[in-house]
Amino acid sequence: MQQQYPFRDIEQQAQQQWETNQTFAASEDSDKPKYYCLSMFPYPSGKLHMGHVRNYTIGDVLSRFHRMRGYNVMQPMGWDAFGLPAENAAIKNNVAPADWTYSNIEHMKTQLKSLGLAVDWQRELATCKPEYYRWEQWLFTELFKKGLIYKKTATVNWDPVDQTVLANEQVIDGRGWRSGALVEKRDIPQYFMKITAYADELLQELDNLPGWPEQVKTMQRNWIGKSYGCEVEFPLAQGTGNLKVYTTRPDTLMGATYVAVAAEHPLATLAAQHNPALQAFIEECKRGSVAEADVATAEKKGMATGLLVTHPITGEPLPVWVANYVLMGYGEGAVMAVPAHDERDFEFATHYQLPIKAVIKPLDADLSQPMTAAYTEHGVLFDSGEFNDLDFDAAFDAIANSLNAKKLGAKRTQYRLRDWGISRQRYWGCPIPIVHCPSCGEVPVPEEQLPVVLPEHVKFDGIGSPIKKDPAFYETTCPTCGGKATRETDTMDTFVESSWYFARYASFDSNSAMLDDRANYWLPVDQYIGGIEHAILHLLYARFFNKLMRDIGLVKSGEPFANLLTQGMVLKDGAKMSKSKGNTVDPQELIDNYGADTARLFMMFAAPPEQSLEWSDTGVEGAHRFLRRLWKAVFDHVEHGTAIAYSAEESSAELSAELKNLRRQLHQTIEKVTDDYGRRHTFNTAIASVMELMNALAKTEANDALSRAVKQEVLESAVLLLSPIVPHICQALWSELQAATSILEANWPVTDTAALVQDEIELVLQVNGKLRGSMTVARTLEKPLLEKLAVEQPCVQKYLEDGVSVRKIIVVPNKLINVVVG
RNA sequence: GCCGGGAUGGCGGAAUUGGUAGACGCACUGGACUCAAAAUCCAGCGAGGGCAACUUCAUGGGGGUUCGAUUCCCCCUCCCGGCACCA
Repeated sequence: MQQQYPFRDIEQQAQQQWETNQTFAASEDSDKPKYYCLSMFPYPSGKLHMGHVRNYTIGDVLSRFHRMRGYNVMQPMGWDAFGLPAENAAIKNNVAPADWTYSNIEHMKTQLKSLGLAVDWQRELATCKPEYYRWEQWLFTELFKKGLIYKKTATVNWDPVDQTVLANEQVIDGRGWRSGALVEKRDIPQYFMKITAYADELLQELDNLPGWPEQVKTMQRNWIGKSYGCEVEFPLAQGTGNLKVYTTRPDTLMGATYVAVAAEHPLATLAAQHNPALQAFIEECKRGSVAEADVATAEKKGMATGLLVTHPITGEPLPVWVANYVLMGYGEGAVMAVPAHDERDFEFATHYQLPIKAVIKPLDADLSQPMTAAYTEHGVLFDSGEFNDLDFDAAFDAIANSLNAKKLGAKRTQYRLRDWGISRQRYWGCPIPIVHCPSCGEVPVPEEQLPVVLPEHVKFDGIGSPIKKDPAFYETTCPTCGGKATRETDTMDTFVESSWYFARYASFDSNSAMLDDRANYWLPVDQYIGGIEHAILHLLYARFFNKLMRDIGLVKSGEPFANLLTQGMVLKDGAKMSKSKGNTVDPQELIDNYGADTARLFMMFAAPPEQSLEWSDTGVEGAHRFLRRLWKAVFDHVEHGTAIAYSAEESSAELSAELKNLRRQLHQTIEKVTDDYGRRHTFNTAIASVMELMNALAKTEANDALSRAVKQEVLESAVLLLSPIVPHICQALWSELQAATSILEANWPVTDTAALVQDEIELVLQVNGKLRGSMTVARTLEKPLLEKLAVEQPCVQKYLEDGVSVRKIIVVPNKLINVVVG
């Protein structure tokens, strides 16, 4: 008899079997309903961390559960393989980014396999491989031709020492993170994707995603930031032309006392030409920190330009100021300032002694001057001429109409969302498939010349990108005219690769098209699982790409992910596990010492998936202990030979009360666990209820034939219920319980509803809402009898002495009786 | 500042639709087994009072609704996440 739990052997054996038999290979040829379960693919950083283990275990549990529930499941895996860390590692270790990446993939793949994931490894992809990114390049050229990708000059952070562009997070206190050099701003031409063309749809369709966490949808709504307002033009007093501003408060227009423009605004530049003091101020603003948190708290500063504009309705002259609180990147880079009704304008006007003119008042009060703070609520207009007494909505319309008539403004919807700049002046990324021809301009690389392959065997010294210095890469001929031309040497943002990989898994081996019909079979993803840190960018870009692919005719669905589960962080000592904090625990050690099943069980038991999970060494021990007990329970049972599991239909024997109770608990557990996996995703409570069942089983000592049949039923069910979480041990135990069959073919246990029925039930007794006792009664007892019986109980009678009488009796069926006395 | 989410024993957490607060696990304590230890098994385990039956208090703090509130409403404190001079 084997009483030890040999986790190493059984895990290796099971994994071997799954691999040999291609157990989890997904096929489109099935009459079962499909279930596409996807966990966010990893960046091949080197080795697995606990966050990966948690993420992929959740996905695996849901995949295996649905497989047993009769779904045709696909769970793929791949590698988000382009990106900056490969370049950093290349410099540090003197290896090519490609070699570093591929060896990391090899190692991490072994680690993932040792977790026992039910993954279809045939579909594995790595985004840095030409057979993947050629389709990204193809899509780029299609979108370029449609005008959904365009070129525009934009500012980047330039490290003059490393001769490289830095991402915002690589700029620390205005200096390059590695060189320490003062970072410069450089304006260079870059490619942008017109995500703003889809802003409205991306916003609207959030309402059709009931399977997404409200938090994520709110974050995306705020990010898109739709606002309703008006554009207003202020004619320049000198010369010709208008200064255009955007406002969400056109009702306050009559209270505008100046206009303010951003330091980068053309009007500021113009005014500074003959004004050295203003020029100096503008330079100061531009130098100021770009970190948004600093901007928000910075003191409001400004300087008059000396220019005047005229108010579009009153014709009054208003001064134009340059102000550091106006952002060039939002709206028009200019605002009409209404100090009386905007906090920022109020602060600014007070500081520079600009006039404050109130025009909005609360319905029931007047605003007394001088004001001590801006009144920013909606209200009724006064001192506004023809618009007096109008409320917000009426004034909005009336003023917009008035501006319209003068051709000096109109209603406009504004988004915070900006077009997505995808150019990266980096080496380890997907080359942008454009050829620059002196005579034909920007020419997209034709399909037959794709992919534009990124050279992998490069010397990488960290001073600029190797392909920018490699004539063999950038020297080419124009696809249109055949003349000498140069390739674009920028690569794409790595968010581009992760924006469509979910679709490619369906058509993983197609070399004639980006996607084929299989994508429409599998999409949308039924369950997507990943970290909350991707709530905005990745998930928004993926939704955007799905719509692009739909509009190009590649997919039919409008949204990529029907259901989204955002898993919490893995913490140790209350802080997120991270290398920088030095509080990481290596999953490999955990797997080596306790096995994958213990790792998976601990992860699923310690907290529900959306909450953060506190690491605990003793918790791991506890998980392992439970598996040993489970192992022993099965072997103790089969030691006396296996039994045929009890079946109510086939057995006519009358069960003892004890066995009836055990069976009732079993079938309650099946109900609960099924709901916990399928609807609630609370794997911790599912595990807890199976533990309770096992505790109850251990207390059942009888070992006659009938008892053994019921025990067999309990053990078989428990093994099935746990198998999505701890698949290896369950597979081994199943073959002990049923040598002739495989758990891989077994169906999910079915509740015997008859077993749930209780002849006698325990009712809780309360007096005035306080627990005073309980009584056991026949389930079928009528309410009047129940009430009578309840009042007769000694624990209730006790409170009826001294002339206290029953006022009311509340009966909650099958639960409790509350006797209200007084 | 604004928008979310949260606060339950020594710890992680449970209580799903307003109905027995603390399931399950960890830690701890006592016992059994052992020469001993580990492992395992059994028992106990929110706080106060009581020999006990039992009883009072208790889900961040204060109020409210209700026969009954961890759950709903109002106010406050603290923690976490996101956004943030967005006109």
